[in-house]
Amino acid sequence: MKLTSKGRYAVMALVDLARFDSINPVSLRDISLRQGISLDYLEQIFSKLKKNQIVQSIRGTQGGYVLSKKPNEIKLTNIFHAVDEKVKTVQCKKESKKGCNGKATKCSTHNLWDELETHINSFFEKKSLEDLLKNNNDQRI
Amino acid sequence: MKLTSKGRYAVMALVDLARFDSINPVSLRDISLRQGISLDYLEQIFSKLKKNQIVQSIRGTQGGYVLSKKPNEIKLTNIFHAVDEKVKTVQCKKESKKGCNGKATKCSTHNLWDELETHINSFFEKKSLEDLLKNNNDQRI
DNA sequence: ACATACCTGACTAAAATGGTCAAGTATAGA
DNA sequence: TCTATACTTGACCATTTTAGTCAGGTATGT
Ligand code: FES
Ligand code: FES
Repeated sequence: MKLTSKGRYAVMALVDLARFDSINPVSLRDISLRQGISLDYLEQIFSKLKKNQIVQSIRGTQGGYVLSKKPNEIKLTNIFHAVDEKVKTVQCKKESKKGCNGKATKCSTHNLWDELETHINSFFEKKSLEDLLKNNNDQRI
Repeated sequence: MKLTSKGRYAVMALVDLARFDSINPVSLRDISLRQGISLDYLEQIFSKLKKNQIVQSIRGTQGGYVLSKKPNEIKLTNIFHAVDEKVKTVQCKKESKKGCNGKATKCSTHNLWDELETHINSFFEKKSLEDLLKNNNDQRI
């Protein structure tokens, strides 16, 4: 099980944004340089963040992005959902009655994976951007 | 983040094994049929489980595999470790002082992912094969 | 007008995944 | 002893996912 770069980058970029957007909108170019993330890739990510009302864009010179909400209102769940970084532990379709093997009942491990998914998601629901800012106050770049 | 089939299959197969091995060694062919997992793939998985002393093999006709330990002594951690289903959340090398971006310090999200990894692993350390058997006593196939 | 920076969609190299295939070896039972 | 069963090993491969790149746009402050 591993976390993909898309999810990691989204959070990294938003932490960066949260730290600097109180002064001016933050351009992706700046984030790209500070965080070492490809500019083109960031654009894809921010397009999704914008669609999900996590950031707002300001076009033109001196433009950039700003958070749409306060850092304590942005949970990791929201971010991950926005960029399609989903936690998937079961093989089967959850809604279906069928098991992952195509049989009529759920397999012997289905409940376990379902518990695991809940366990992981609870972590993402607890953590907000604000929590991350606290941890990094002293680590200004 | 998703769980791979290798990890899922390993657990499914071991639950099957735990349920039936008290009578006779269980052949991979049987597990393959009951669980709907490719026989060739199961062989790869069991080779690793054997190397890690989770199962024992008995060759020849009527042969098969048997658990090496009691179900309550086999944690998910052990199984996952055996088949290289590892939880990886950070991008960087943990031992290194360097960050994922190649910079001198760890990135602003490093601690978060590290916490997440601990959170997930704690789930695997808690759960044993025995826990799974309990849940499925009534679901004999 | 022009530089900046957002916006969009198509494309792609590389890695991981989830297997298959081939050729064995060991052993129980007829 | 022969043979069927079932473990053992290693190479190979198609597909999917990932992590981007590339090539064009469009909007706007100065
Ligand atoms: S994972 Fe849902 S039935 Fe197997
Ligand atoms: S994940 Fe470890 S430094 Fe970024």
